[in-house]
Amino acid sequence: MLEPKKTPPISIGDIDLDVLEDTLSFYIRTVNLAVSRDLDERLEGLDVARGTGKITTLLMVDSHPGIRPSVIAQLILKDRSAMGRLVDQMENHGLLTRETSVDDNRAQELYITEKGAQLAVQVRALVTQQSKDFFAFIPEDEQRLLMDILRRAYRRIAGLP
Amino acid sequence: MLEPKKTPPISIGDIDLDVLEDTLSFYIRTVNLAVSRDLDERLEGLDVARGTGKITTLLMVDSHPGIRPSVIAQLILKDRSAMGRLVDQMENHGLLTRETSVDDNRAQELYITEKGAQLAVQVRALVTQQSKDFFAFIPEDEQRLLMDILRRAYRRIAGLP
DNA sequence: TATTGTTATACTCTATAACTATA
DNA sequence: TATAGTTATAGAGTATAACAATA
Repeated sequence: MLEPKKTPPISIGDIDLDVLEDTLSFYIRTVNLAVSRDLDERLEGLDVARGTGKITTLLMVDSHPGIRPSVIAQLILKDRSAMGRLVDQMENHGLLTRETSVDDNRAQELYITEKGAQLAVQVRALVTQQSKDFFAFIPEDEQRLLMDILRRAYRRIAGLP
Repeated sequence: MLEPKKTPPISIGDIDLDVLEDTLSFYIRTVNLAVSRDLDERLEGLDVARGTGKITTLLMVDSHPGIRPSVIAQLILKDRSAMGRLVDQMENHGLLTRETSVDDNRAQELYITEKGAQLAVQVRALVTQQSKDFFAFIPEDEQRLLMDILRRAYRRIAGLP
């Protein structure tokens, strides 16, 4: 050693990500972490912050009156138990109401409240802007590409036509 | 109504995703949910299952002996507090050891154990295969495209050169 | 005064299984 | 017997703030 060590043994510039460098799921997971955090910041205080599914549930109930919990569950990739707790929570917050279906007494139909409808308007704008801002550093054409691929992936995973 | 209603008010085929249809962050978040769940299944029982950061920590400590917690924290987008608990956990599982740096007594250096090194070999193979399998339905050229874009996004978010 | 790491806490999500009611 | 939804619970991750030691 001719010189005293002044820097950490490994600095951030020297890092090689090992196999993760070429692992798509690694990038999906880390980018998700960052974009979800950013989204939560923007939604702070708004009843739909945190976790996945609240936003989708709100918008789906707003734009598809009478939609069933099990249908939303499929869209947000959750089971009925998780969906139930989500609906409880949103009902408690006065965002939606549930009614038993007259066609099938096992099933429920969800309807938006006035408060929920107002929040939906707000959330629609917020969510759109957040995604736009967060990914602004990616050129538009690449964003479109990314979205096209991920949309197909999502639809396949969720079992949509 | 000429016919009795036999189907739910809104069935999955009739769903329109509202603004989420064109929201990149929505797709990142949902695809993340699915890919993370699938990964957890494959890692079941393995000390690195659940949450983000364990896999990266294991591989980084294995391939960069003496790496510091704060450097890994930056890579996995966590704060020092979360990182500390991660290192505690992995130390308790006998996967790595920590030593105080001789250069800076505030800092630590992490080293892999034999058990950790063996797990790293296993995890490298598993993680690579999982990502490959999960995204197999996306054509290779699109996968490459996707990865190139997300890699740049990640490096920018993590502050890598 | 800034940095590295620790501790404590409160909150939330996650997964699972067992349950009721209806079809 | 299968389906829609409920309930209970154990385990884990997340975010925050306050803290000690060192540079």
